[in-house]
Amino acid sequence: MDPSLLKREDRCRWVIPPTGAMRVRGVIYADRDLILGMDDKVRVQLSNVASLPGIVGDAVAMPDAHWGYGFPIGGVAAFDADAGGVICAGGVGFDISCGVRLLVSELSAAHARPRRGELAEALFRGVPAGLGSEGAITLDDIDMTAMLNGGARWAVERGWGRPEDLPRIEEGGAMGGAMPEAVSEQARRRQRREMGTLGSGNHYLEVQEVTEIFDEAVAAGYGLERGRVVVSIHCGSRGLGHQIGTEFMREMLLAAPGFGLHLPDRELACAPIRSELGTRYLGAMRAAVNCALANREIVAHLTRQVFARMFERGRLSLLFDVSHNTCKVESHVVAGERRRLHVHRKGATRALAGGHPDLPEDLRPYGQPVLIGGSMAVGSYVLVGTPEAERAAFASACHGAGRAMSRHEALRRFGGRQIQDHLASEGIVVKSPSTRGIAEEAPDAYKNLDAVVLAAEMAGLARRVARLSPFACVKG
DNA sequence: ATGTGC
Repeated sequence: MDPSLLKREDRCRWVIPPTGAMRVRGVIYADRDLILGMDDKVRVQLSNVASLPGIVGDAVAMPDAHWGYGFPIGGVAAFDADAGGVICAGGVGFDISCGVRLLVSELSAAHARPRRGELAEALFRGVPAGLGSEGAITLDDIDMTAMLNGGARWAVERGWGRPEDLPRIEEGGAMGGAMPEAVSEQARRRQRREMGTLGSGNHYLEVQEVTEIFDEAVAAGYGLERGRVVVSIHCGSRGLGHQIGTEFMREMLLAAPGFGLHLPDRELACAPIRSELGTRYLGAMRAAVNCALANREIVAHLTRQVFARMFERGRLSLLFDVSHNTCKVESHVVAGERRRLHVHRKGATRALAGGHPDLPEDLRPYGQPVLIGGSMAVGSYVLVGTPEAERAAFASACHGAGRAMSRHEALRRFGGRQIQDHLASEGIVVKSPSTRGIAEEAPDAYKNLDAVVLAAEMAGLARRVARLSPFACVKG
């Protein structure tokens, strides 16, 4: 992206002033190098988002932003239903409530790392991964509906999780307002055998070591210390979320003329929040959120079974579970006025500051853990939300490294086997059903995670707490 | 992301 097309307001704040149909500003949080490496489509897509009806505040892009379906991935936009605001299926994305959870063990990496081959093998056998993978659970219609309403709570009730996990999950494990009746037969059918599966693409399960601490007090509050083994799980709502996204994007596109909506891009198909279609999408989307929350709870359960078998002190406690693709009704102050807004986060993480009433009591003094996934070579970060993030981005931060090149380009440039061998020589065992998938997810196909996280910190969106380095990875 | 593809 050409920085001269933007107005630089601060070291990490670049503004697209409103022109043409734009109702609000676009703001990109990034340093100069990230702007230079960012696709110009992010600027165009953010301007399009800024022209949607009822948008409030700024249309925001995160330092890891790249172009996506309609909305940029790494985009945040808030809409006021009372001001004609819309809900946009492309603003949530296909993988509804894709997200990350972090489990903390009592093990030292010195103890577990030498067994990484065995560990990766056991996790690969224990957690189904890959395109079309199926789990051991089959849901009938009644159980499907209970899952779509109950999310991780349902999984816990069925014995595939722990009650103490629930407060550590956004929404307490289950998002209210789900409408299972708004989920099509087709979406249900696709999900019947997919609970407790990782999926493919950038989804993964990683065993990592806490290698760096940036904030001792917050890290201690989170139970993170150097040398400790942790597990990151990144997955979403599988076939069900994808099917819902596909169906509603089409329906919203067909319905747009009837709503009098002039779409800047057909991929931004949307519906007024206060319409039958908008209500139905939100209900189906919330059901898909619950599907993702249940899925991550079950994948964690399968992971716990492996750890319990392999280690005497294999207990895993949930630090937090965040969603990266969602739309939630939240209360935010805009221009001095508190308003209830529908906040779209697509490839972005909620990042609440310390003291926020929505945080569980034991995390409230510190702030929300913001879980940032990277590539299979560099691992992840744990950040904490800040008060500035509320003012800058509706309490949001970045979600990962962000792709630097397309999957197609990555396939052309890298070989999955070579990447696996190289990582093995660096002490990272990667298991995957798809060698091609490993090539598509090549570490060099991603932006520099350190640079992205540093830019987020400089922009005031979140503060670094700890860095996590992988040694065993199951890749979808 | 996805029973990769209307």
